[in-house]
Amino acid sequence: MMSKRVTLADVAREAEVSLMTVSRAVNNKDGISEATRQRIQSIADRLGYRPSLVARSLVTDRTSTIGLVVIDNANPFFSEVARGVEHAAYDASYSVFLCNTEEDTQREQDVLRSLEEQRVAGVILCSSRLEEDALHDVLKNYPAVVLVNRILGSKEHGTVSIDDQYGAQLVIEHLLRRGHRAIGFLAGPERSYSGQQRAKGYRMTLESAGISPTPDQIRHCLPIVESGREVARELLSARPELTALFCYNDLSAVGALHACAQLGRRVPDDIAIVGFDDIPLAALVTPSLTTCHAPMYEMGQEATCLLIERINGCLEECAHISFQPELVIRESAP
Amino acid sequence: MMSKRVTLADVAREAEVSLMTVSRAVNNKDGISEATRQRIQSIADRLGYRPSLVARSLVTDRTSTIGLVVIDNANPFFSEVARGVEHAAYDASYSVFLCNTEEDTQREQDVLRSLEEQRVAGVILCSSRLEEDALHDVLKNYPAVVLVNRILGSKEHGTVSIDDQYGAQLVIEHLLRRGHRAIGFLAGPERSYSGQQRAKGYRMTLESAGISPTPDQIRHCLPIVESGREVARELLSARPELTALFCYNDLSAVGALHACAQLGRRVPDDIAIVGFDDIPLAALVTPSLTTCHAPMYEMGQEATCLLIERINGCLEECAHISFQPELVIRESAP
DNA sequence: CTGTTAGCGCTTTCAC
DNA sequence: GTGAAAGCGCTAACAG
Repeated sequence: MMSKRVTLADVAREAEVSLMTVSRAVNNKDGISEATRQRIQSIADRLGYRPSLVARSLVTDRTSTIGLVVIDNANPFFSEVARGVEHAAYDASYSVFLCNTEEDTQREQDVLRSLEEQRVAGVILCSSRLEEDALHDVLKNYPAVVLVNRILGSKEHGTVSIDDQYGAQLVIEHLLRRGHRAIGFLAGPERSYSGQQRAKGYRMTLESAGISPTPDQIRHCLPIVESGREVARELLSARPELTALFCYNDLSAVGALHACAQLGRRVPDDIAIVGFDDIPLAALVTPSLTTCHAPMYEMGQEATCLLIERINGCLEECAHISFQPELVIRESAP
Repeated sequence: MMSKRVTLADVAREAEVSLMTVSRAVNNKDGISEATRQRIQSIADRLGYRPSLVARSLVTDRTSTIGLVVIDNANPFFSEVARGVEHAAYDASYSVFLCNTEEDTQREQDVLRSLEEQRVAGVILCSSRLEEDALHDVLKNYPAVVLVNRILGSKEHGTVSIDDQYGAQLVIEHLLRRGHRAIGFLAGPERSYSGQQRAKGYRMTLESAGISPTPDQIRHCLPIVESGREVARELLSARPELTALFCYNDLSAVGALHACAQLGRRVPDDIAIVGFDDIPLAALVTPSLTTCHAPMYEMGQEATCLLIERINGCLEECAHISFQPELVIRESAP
């Protein structure tokens, strides 16, 4: 199926020049006459020469690869971030390794280690579930790091996030304005930084309105439909007086929608449901979801640009990008 | 942020043995006493040694990376395939490069070329939009290839697909059974192999029922909601007598659902809508979508296993896997 | 069981 | 402008 690979030496032999001349020609370096460059280039093309990035990387000590670590690429939030990352990386001639952690901290450490062995030029780590110490440990060997949806005490890494606390505030203020007082919260995974921040925004906004949410109206859930359905059902059964439910993300909110249907509670008449992220699905379900828009694609793009700047040694400027969420009011909480 | 990388030589110096002994120790090769292995391993750990896969690849002429090329990772079909690929690759200790082609053949060739330069051990190419010649050309330099959703005349590459023609047959037979005679078809992208196969199934099944679909009740569309909406609106405006619409995939079917709403046509009472793939969204929209289930995750897994077998030189057995689609009847075409 | 030698394909450095 | 030499970090092959 495949014959032996063509190397610089093969091209050099064919062109009857030295290896170095071929290297200069194909890399468009100067110190070579335009005539020979063209001649060599055409021979290289004819032979089907493709530079070996692995050989090049070994000598330059620098790859053109980056690692993208997400919880789950099938989650629309991450697949959209990934699309932004891939696009920006393509534009900058980087290739992207995609890794899923599946909410498993062991696996997160594993993929980070294997990326290190691949000698990626940098890594974009989304929604890390590692504790600060463990995280610091695995990241310290990386030349460049951008964290998405996670902010660390030490500001040594680039970060891209949405203002989760403000997003939660927007949601709760909206619900308060509509007269809701008993507002439950599906808080997302326990180890989720965004979840913690949104919880903070939820609590603070309610408290400024003189309302103290009780612990049992806040429940953790996984960021998927099934978990949202299950946890929402439990919560709404235990606390039937709740008139609104703020959900960690749109997927869990869709699950909550189902739970309401099962419990015979009409949305939005009996209970209002709000999600987070504004994935395409949010506009497509019935009733359509009120949610907080996160610019997922741009976040992926920005994370990549930031990472590449850091790879190139620009460690200072705009290393911490925060996007402002925007409330999108739809049918589930008009 | 990062000090100089620890190499085999560093560990060798520290352990006062030769480089080879360290190599044997960390790679669990034999020809070394258990005592020294342990001693060396602990020194390697203490120093934070991580083997350089780029150096290893250069000498072994074999990387532990594979390329995954899809049209659009944000499309739930591909993101689910990708999840299956990533999982199987992780289990086999391979890393995955993710590339989007965005329906652009130039870009498809570009990413395939860059993957070649990365010296991937193999590539999984999903839904290629290249012509057979061009495709053959870019793939001939690869040590191992698995094609998803595309079958070539020459059987030299591994393939994983769903039986598109049979899927279309299932859909059309279902619609015929429900009394539909005037059935439109959103055929997907012109260059889509699956689209062509589904068109074949659509035509043949109608013809066996004595119905000849006219060309204008078949229209190409992109596999996304917006395009489905637009093309369905045109089609249903031009051919208002259609009582059913078979759509290339679930996303375009959701678009068709919107078009019907805009045109004041009730689904399924005035018109039946059927999709393809059975992405999670299909069950979540209202009305829920009747569709053909494709085992996306398993397809990704199988493609990866097949690829790895081929990388390891097993070119024969089960090189062509075909999954049978299953009709999932929901509200949009009961 | 352990070490030495050679070399993977390329770029960097320096010489012509 | 062009070329020769050295070496990136590692492993295969062979020697002890």
